[in-house]
Amino acid sequence: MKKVSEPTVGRLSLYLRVLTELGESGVGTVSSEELARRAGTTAAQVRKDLSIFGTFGKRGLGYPVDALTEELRRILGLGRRWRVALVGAGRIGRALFGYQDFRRQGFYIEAVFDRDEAKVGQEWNGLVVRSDAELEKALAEEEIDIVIVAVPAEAAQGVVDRVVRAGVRGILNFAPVKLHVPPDVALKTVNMAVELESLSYALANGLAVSRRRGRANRE
Amino acid sequence: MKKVSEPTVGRLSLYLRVLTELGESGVGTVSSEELARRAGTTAAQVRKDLSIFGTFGKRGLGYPVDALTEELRRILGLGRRWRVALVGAGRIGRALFGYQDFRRQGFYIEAVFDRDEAKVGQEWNGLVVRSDAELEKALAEEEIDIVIVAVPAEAAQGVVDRVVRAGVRGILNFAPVKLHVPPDVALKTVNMAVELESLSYALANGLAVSRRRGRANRE
DNA sequence: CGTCCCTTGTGAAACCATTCACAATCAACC
DNA sequence: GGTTGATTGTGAATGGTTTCACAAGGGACG
Repeated sequence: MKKVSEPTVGRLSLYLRVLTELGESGVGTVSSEELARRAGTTAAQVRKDLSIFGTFGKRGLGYPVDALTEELRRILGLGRRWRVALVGAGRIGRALFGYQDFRRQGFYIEAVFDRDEAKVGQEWNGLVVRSDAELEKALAEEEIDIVIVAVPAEAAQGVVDRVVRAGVRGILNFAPVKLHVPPDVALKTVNMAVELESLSYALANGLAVSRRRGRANRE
Repeated sequence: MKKVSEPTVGRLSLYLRVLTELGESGVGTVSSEELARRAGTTAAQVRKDLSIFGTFGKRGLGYPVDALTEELRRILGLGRRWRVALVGAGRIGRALFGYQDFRRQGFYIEAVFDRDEAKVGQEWNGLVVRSDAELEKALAEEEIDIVIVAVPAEAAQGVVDRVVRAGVRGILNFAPVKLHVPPDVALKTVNMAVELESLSYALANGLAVSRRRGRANRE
């Protein structure tokens, strides 16, 4: 299989969402054009992305919605239950815990940690907030696959180091810092400050940010 | 001035954060190398990024921390107060409202909207949740610069269309869909589902996602 | 004030993702 | 079963970002 770029993987998620909707409304087949329109990209891009993993379409017809949905779920590793732990029971942590829309895709929060003793012991929807001190032990016991880091910026790298040492290979970081992990650990960062400041830049500078192919500031 | 790419603007935010920290600990000068290390990129990248906006460093010495901090704040448009509105008072909306770490950079939430009449009228930290029906009028009255969209996926495009028609030029979207806006509107999307599914892909496929220059899955 | 060492700024090269363009293929219909 | 119209899959072209590599410049110190 060819190399798969990060942007491609991101788009697969978007395709999957669109396909799921289409499937629910009973559509049997989509063209790359329609799929692209709904996912916010181009038909050529859709075909390129999918062709990396195999040939799923029929020329002259398009892609079979249900089969492609299944295929993408398999490719993205969504066929299983992912065990997630949340480190940091502050505002962001609580919000993520409350949201949990991602349960539908198989991401289940199985443990919550905080270093504030006042929060430890609180019961969140049947789950007891655990002490930071138990982190390593509990990650192993609960067989956690993915850790969500929702601690203050200063504490984030420390948490990540411990979590990595405990064997976790997937990290989703909400702290507004660049974190360092070994090459065999997957790290994704959601940095709201960066997003807001990009908006600020765009607004302050007359939206002069260059986008690929002059598609200006669309997404 | 040359064209400024999206990734470059994002990195400026990161540089700014690092510089602020350095300034607070009394450091007077940084090399591109040190700045790069702390921001998670390369020295050459730092120099290229900064050189777009001018020459701020001294050869043989490095960059003056305080002066560069000010310069970046100016470039990013952080010298003023940005008036932000939050549309959607659900879990995510509430979390963002509670977080508000970004106040420090001048982003102030001045209004909250929801279409659920049960939420309308609630007082959030001195701010009354307003009805969705007032949206257009209130955006103009409050001179809102940036709207944060925190509504369900199905409702997001509708909200965006109204907000754009009301003259808002900056949108930060948390709904898990690709949104369409005219070229003169800046849109940034934070899609947690995509991030989680990218992690899932990486974990399920032995971290085989190609990153630029084989830097594998670091960030 | 000359030499040395360090670090910037930047043109050129390398690299990678996206877009183009078209041959190959399939269903449908007569 | 041939013809038509549509759409995929993909090699080549394009365009943009990152990295390289080095000349230019500046401070420090003798």
